[in-house]
Amino acid sequence: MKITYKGDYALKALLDLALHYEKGLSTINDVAKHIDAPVKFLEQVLLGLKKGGFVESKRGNIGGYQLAKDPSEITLGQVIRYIDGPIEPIGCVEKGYSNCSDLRRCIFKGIWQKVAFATSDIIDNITFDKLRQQINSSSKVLTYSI
Amino acid sequence: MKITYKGDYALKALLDLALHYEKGLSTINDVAKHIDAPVKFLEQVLLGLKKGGFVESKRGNIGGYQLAKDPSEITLGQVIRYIDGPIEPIGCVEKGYSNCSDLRRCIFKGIWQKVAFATSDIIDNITFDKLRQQINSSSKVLTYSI
DNA sequence: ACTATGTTGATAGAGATAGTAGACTAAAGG
DNA sequence: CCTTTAGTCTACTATCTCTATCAACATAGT
Repeated sequence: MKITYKGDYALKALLDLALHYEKGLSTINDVAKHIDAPVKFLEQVLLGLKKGGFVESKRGNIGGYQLAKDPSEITLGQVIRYIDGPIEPIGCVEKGYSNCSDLRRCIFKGIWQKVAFATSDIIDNITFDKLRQQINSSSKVLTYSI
Repeated sequence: MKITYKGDYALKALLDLALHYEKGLSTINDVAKHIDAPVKFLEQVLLGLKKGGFVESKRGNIGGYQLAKDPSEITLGQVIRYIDGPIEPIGCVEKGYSNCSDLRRCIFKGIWQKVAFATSDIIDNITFDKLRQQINSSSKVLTYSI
């Protein structure tokens, strides 16, 4: 798994929207400020997240973005896989990889699957609601940043 | 963590050398055949592995490569980190990453560290000797391929 | 010398990454 | 209507990484 800036921004943008979930729409500009991302780049990211069903938008004046589902229904794994692709460390675990002489017998394959499984076990069990709770329950002195 | 072809070839080449550990030197051409890698590319890979202290070489006629240490002393983690870099899924876990507004407080950092730790736990505990044993102890019908 | 082999440096094409730019569309308010 | 605000869409561009490939050279054995 490799998380790109795009994926990084996507996660941070979603967390920002999750923190404002009850307040309704947020503009790209506001999100960009909060997470310190280039506005025009974030546009594309949010467009992608919309296409993936993670957020919904409203155009025009008083427009903006908001989560399309409850924060408890979105996991990190879903987002990462959608934005940055499969979490496997190497393509041979999936289909269509031609570098293995024999996929069924490659001794490394099982190891990469194990790594992928361990990673999934972490990121598929963290929702944006959990992250929000973690932030809200932290002390006022040591606040979390996105 | 992302494993490139270079890393993939490196691991397979080392396993091939581990399987021939007692027999001494193997030529690049032989290794390339065994693991189905482009010879000229494998050259660079083996050169890198030599620089990293994983293999040693002998030039000239009857030359070749062999492991520089016992297979039990080389882990997958060592090789992957050396060839393909840090196993963290994103740079922010390491130093010098400037995308976080505040590294100490970023809520995602701990998650990536957890992923990195889980991955390390797997690849740092697999030596090439273990892989060799696994291959040798497998049945003749279902042999492993590199 | 000849041959087989490792060493080194350069180069190049393909693709991904991280943006940037500009024109367009939609909604709200006056 | 008209203006303002804000999302949508398409294209473009630099930079980097990956995956090789090539040529020239160095070394060791016969």
